[in-house]
Amino acid sequence: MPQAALTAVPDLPSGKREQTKVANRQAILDAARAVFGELGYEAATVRDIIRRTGLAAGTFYNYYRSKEEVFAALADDGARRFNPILKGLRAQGHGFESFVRLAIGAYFGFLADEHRNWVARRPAGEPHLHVQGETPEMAAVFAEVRDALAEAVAERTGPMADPDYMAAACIAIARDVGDKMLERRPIDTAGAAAFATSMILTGLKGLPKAQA
Amino acid sequence: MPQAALTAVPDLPSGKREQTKVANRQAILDAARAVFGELGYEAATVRDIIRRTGLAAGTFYNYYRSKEEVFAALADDGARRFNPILKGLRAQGHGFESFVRLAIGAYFGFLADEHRNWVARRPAGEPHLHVQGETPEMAAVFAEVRDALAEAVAERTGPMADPDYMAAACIAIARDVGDKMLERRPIDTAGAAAFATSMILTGLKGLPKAQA
Amino acid sequence: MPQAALTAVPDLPSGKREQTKVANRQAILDAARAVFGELGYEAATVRDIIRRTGLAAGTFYNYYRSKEEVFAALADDGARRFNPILKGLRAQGHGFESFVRLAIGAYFGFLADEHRNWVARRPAGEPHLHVQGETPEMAAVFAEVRDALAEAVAERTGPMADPDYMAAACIAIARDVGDKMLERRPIDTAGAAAFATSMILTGLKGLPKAQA
Amino acid sequence: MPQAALTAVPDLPSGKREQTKVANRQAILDAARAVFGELGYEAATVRDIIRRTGLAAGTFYNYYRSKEEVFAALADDGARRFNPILKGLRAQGHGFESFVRLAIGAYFGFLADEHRNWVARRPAGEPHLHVQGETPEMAAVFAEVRDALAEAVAERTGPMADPDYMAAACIAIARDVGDKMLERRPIDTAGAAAFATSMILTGLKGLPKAQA
DNA sequence: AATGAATGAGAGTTCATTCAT
DNA sequence: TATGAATGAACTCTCATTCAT
Repeated sequence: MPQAALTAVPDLPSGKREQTKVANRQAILDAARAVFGELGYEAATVRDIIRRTGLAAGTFYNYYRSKEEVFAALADDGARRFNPILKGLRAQGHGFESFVRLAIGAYFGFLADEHRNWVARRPAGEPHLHVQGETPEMAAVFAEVRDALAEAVAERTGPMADPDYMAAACIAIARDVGDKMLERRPIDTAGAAAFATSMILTGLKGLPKAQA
Repeated sequence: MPQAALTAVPDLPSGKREQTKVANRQAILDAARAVFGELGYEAATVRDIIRRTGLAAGTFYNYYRSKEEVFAALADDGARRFNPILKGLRAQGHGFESFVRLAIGAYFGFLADEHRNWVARRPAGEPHLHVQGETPEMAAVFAEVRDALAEAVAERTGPMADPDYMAAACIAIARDVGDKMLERRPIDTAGAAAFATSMILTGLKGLPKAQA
Repeated sequence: MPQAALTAVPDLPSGKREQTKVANRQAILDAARAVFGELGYEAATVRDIIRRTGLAAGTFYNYYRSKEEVFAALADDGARRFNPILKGLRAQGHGFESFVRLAIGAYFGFLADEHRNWVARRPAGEPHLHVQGETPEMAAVFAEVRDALAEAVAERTGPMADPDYMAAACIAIARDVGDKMLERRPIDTAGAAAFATSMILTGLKGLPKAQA
Repeated sequence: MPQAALTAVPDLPSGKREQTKVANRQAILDAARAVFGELGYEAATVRDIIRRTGLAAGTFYNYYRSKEEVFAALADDGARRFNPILKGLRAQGHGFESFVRLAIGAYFGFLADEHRNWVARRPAGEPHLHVQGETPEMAAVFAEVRDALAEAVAERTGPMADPDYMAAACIAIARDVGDKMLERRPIDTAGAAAFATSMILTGLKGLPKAQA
């Protein structure tokens, strides 16, 4: 899968001042990604983030109003980069199975890639908190998956159980198997993807057709 | 299922002082459960917890050394109450399917029960972090499920794919479908359990037989 | 010098209850001596002291009203054990020089002795606070020395300068040379005593005769 | 002696911010001097210090990392202002006696001057702990005195006893006689200096010549 | 827009002391 | 009298945020 497509490429405004603004905004986002990855959301401080950018403390607040907002922006950023892929896959219209297979592959690739920048050094001894996507755009990923499932239902290419539950289950499998995958060396995206895809597709097929 | 069996019943020492100690320890645990539920682990403070008990600030530290420790105790508490149930179900030996069905039922019942104390008022606008059980006893739940799956594999009553992935997937489904279940009114444990059970059992059956 | 004479031997009351009381009081005092020696007055806590006695926290307050009071009692104890020696030396009436010589010898011996129990492990990195005798009984030691000097003045066996200054200077020399002595290995009480005695006696002799 | 020379005059940076920084740093130092003087090192809290400056609590930590550090800075400050004087006196090369005489005079003047800011109101009933200069720069004062004595020994203008003991004794006399001096009204620096100088010079002369 | 020192609320924690047992 | 858990004031220190420059 083309990794380039996963990279956010904001439109570059022409004015020099604007370039700096965009660059700073991106620098803060990148620093936040790294810092959240290293320290976790809780332990991370705005100072940690801003220190990494070389900017001054106050400058942070020219771009984001709070730690919370930069976190949301980060989640947005991830989702914004991943959602088009999902949409593209659906648009290809090769059917539901193909969609799941490709989506899982894309996600696990995305995960393994992010992982190299992110989950480096996690302070042991603290309860590990899994950042779950209850941010606006993460919810959008969820919605996208749910819509794909609903559509499949409508087209009779898929089962007819509760789409919310189905989406939740699919995402859950992808996420947690993905996590397990990242714990192993070497990271075997193909094997994990095969497992998750099979589990999802077969699991969905077996669902009762009437749940509404 | 008898909900009473899920309730921790510590032996009550006879002395009045000892009674108070046990009561206080439990009160802190209960308050912590409520506060973590309302604010999330990270936003919760030791003061929030102790304030809810009516005890003095310093008293917290007579029982737990830190927020982290009370969190671990809480996870232990939950897992300690749930793990015997899992073990009991396995011991009944009615086969893997039966085990999964009953376990899911037990878990969702447990969840709906806990929920009444827990997930009340969540301040919107903060990123919600899902507290994932990487605490010792939560890991024990995971291990128990994995062992059940491994055993099933050995007995050829189950599939032969990677037990870690299988356990992860089963737990993921149970957890996230459980979460969705809690978001709806009325809370329909039976429906959610049916969905999750089917998804898990069918999903597992479809897994490739060669992974060992 | 007879070390036994330096040991406080409180009169033992006959009743058993009283014996326990006296024993506890002494135990607390001993523990306090050790703890102040190890941690310094500031860092030492009442809990540190009471823990070392095996008694309960509340029991401390049956004997002393505060950390401060036990400190004062400790200083009293030291001074009470040392003061009779000073008095005895004066009473022997062998003259001022002899008094100084013997007193310094007694003090340095006392110091070297105490040192073995006391000044063990001092947490480096903290400013070292020299506990100076502004406690009632430490002031009594000062007074005793000053009186000895004043008497010597009256008897024309000594100089006639300001007795307060003279006492301050004598005590200062004894204390600080004593401290330096304790920093060396092996601890050479004889050498240090010879130095301090000479410095004091010669120094006093050179003082102007008229200061009042 | 020109008291002005004892006053620290840091270079004033031109920017307004820098001026404020320097002023704040000095204000904290001054407040710390006063608070340590009033309450003693151990009883003093960072809050006491910062409250006196009118600055916010957190601001303290922009300048010093702890109470300990501000204490060290204070000791440094005092020693840094006094050490050049000692060095200057030695450089004048008027011999050992002259050095002692002038040094004592300088010290007692310094003391009386500092005293006006320092030792105001001491809450009675607490054990008074004399802050002894085991900070780096206070050790430098000690070293300076010891070197002066050692040099005097080398030049045969002084006695040949143990220089460490000699330095300890000289400093002890100066310090404690100085303390006594401050307790009297009016403060008689000349009288105290005469006493201490005599005591030191005569005392040293009488020391045994063979100790090296 | 960028800076970075100042702010001050509030976190975790300690500990001398009290008091019911 | 001994106990030891409860108390709560006070402490050190952090850090998101503000604001004068």
